[in-house]
Amino acid sequence: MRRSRAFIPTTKEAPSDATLPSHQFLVRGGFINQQGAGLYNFMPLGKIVLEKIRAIVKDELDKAGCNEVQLSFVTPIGLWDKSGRSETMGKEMLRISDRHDNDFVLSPTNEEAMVEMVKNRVTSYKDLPLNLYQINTKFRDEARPRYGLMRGREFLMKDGYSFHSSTEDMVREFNLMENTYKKIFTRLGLDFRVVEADSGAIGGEGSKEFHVLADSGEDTIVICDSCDYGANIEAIYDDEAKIDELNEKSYEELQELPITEKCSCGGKLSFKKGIEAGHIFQLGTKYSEALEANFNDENGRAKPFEMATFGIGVSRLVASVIEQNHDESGCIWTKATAPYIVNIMVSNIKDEMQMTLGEELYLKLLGDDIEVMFDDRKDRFGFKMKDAELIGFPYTVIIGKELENGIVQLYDRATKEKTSINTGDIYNKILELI
RNA sequence: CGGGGUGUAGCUCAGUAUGGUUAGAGUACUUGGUUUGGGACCAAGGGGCCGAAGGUUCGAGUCCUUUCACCCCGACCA
Repeated sequence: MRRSRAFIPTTKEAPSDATLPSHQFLVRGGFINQQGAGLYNFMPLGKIVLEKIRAIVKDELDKAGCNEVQLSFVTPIGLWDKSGRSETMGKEMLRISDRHDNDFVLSPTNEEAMVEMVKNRVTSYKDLPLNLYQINTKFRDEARPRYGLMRGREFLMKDGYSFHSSTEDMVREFNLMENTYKKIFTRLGLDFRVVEADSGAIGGEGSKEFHVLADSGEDTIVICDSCDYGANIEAIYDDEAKIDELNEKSYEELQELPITEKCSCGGKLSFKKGIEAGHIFQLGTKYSEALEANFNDENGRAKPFEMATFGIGVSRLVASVIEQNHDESGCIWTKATAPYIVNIMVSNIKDEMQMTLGEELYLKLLGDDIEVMFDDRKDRFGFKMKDAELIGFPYTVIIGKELENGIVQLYDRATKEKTSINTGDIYNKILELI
């Protein structure tokens, strides 16, 4: 993409109400803009990042044998009456009426709809197990949306549901999904922990959360420094007051707190802040029983499906990447999430030599299907560098005043280091890095 | 849902207490010129029914009423 043709409205100043780095930089970098309370538009850069994360989630799930579907976003209220959630979820469900005065709900989650889809279509134990998922818009009418993409009302979430003929098989799938989620978070380049969770309102027994470690995280977790044990404090302490007290502490304050207990492996435990970006639950038969969704077992007896449910906050992950990877200048995207992996910056577009090389390199990389941005704008060096740092391209090739000596520079966004490279070697160097 | 706050140029904000020329600044934008390695400089210019509706007044960004939106603290929340 030529920067001169791209719609990337960057700004010097952040919205006054943005407190989180991800919120500030995603708005300043022209990734998103606010439409209303908890509602965001994704502009071109934001859309690219969102789609990249979605693609990685889909790829790993498909490899693990999950089936992608798409459920209608607008759902009849009757669906929610059957499970009782039209009462229990209360005002979080946004209700609307059509021209016939029929009531509908904008889906906040989809246990009911997915069970209805499977019910009476899968009728034998021979057709189990089955894992269905979708990556689709959700709407939860939060009392107080905040923190940009981190806690919006409308958001993109992957929600998956599995169906089994036995608890053992459901637990097997639960473990498979835990490993699949680990692959996804690792591919995204995130530092994360799988922690034991409180099972909350959705119900069920086993429950694990995937936390992206970040100082600004809303959740407090305990992790071990020598094994991979981790737990949300909500799952450890029964005492509400204790949980509230810990949650109110900042990251720095938490680091000061000693934990006297040792991990069962003997390792040292400490408090961290995390962003909940994934959650997996063992549901059991809660929804299949409520909705009378049964299959026939080996003896021809009707039994409710054993179920598990799996969620990943895709749009929340966009913000999480930045919460974990940023500095005072802006975003630092990981290789897997960067909207463009390399940015070619011509320092002075009036210099013919510089433009010729820039153009040549740009077209060559484009021909190789490499995600490349070509900053061909008529702006000065400093302006374009600040812009590149704010957006957070992992690498920027600076074609500037050193060109007369046959040298260009490779700028690494994460380290902010510039390396001089002969013009003849830059192409191969880029291929090597990405 | 309880408490508090804010709506003025694309963006960040002054101005409102005490009503009174043509409503301001910075930034962004347009044009011309200079400049070209860290968000340049000079000059000229465009852009606002001051959130909306109603009211008081000779006169309202400013006062009154209603309403909408957004934000903050709390409660709630995969």
